[in-house]
Amino acid sequence: MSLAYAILAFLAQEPARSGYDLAKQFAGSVGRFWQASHQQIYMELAHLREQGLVEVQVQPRDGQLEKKTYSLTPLGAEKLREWIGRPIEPSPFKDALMVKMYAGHLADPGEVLAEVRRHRARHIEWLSRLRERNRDMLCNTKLEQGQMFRYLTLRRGIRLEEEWVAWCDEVIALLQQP
Amino acid sequence: MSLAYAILAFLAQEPARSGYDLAKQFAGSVGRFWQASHQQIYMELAHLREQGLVEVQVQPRDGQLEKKTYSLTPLGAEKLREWIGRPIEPSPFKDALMVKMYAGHLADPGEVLAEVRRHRARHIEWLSRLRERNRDMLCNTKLEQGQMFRYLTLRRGIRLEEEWVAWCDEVIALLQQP
DNA sequence: TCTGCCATGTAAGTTGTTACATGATTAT
DNA sequence: ATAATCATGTAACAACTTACATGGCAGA
Repeated sequence: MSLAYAILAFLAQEPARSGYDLAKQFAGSVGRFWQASHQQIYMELAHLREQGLVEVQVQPRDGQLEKKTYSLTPLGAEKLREWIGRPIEPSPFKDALMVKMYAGHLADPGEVLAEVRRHRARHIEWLSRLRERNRDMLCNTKLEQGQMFRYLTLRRGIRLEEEWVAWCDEVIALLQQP
Repeated sequence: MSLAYAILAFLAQEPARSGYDLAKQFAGSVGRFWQASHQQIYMELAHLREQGLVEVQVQPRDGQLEKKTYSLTPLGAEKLREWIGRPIEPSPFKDALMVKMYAGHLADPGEVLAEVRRHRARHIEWLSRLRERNRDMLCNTKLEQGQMFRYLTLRRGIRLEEEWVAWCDEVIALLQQP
């Protein structure tokens, strides 16, 4: 259900995007908040089209497969606006590392510590990339209209990664002393 | 796949639990890190039993439906230990509020602000409950063996909710000034 | 008597993952 | 040559949700 709205949200921000473009966005920075494989995206685009929420422009390219770019229809924009206004509960999430932690005493302490260190490194990596984007966004222009909202999602990404690193540090500190 | 391990992790901590007990745990505090409906749990327990990872003790109760309690088998414990030691990537997650934020400029500003305030209230609520459990855990006993690891998952829950509240505050501050 | 909790499941439908399938263009 | 990127899909399978189904016991 929500994948549909995620696609509509992307198309609202930047129209005339192909399934391939969307798949890249879902795999990139935005992918920290919503993921979808290209297979899912192509299916969903076909479905959205049937419902009249997006329209497609087929661009033939000589020799190659034709490229299809999608844009919001007025109906699609309306449905999206309606969804944004509708209250929802905070999204549940699943974290396998926490399940592992819950039964961490069963495993080798060194292995658990190593796994937490690995995760910490990964989050540090993501954090530095997000901070870069944060700098870019603040330097280039004054935040207007739509940019402001995308800036706020970026802020959340940064906070989340900072939180992860802080937790990993706490775990490492506690597990290292016997 | 991971639901299986989540169930094994619960049974490792406290054996002889019924599907109903597990469903309650998944719906309760632990549910912030992993969710499963009772339907899913009953199915998965049957599957785990076929594989010989859990064993069941059927307790007849006069008049009522019999109660089935499940415990880990040695094979189940081994599989769980092996899974915990196997490195994984940080779990992806999906956050519908972030998708809404991304296209927030399309909606009524008042509605967006109200939604963020609602979410903030929810997270404050969860946070206070988690902090209570934190106090209980620290006061009652010195943390030993398995408790330590469950304490660390609780710490993560608290940090996450704090992060949520801080982000909501930032959003509210930024959206209130024109 | 009615609500809520205890207790267990089946079945249909939706969503998401993995595997399979193809083929041109561009950079190393 | 070989790999990576562009570009689009189908099909089988696994995971998850929603609806349906049943029935006792305890307390208001």
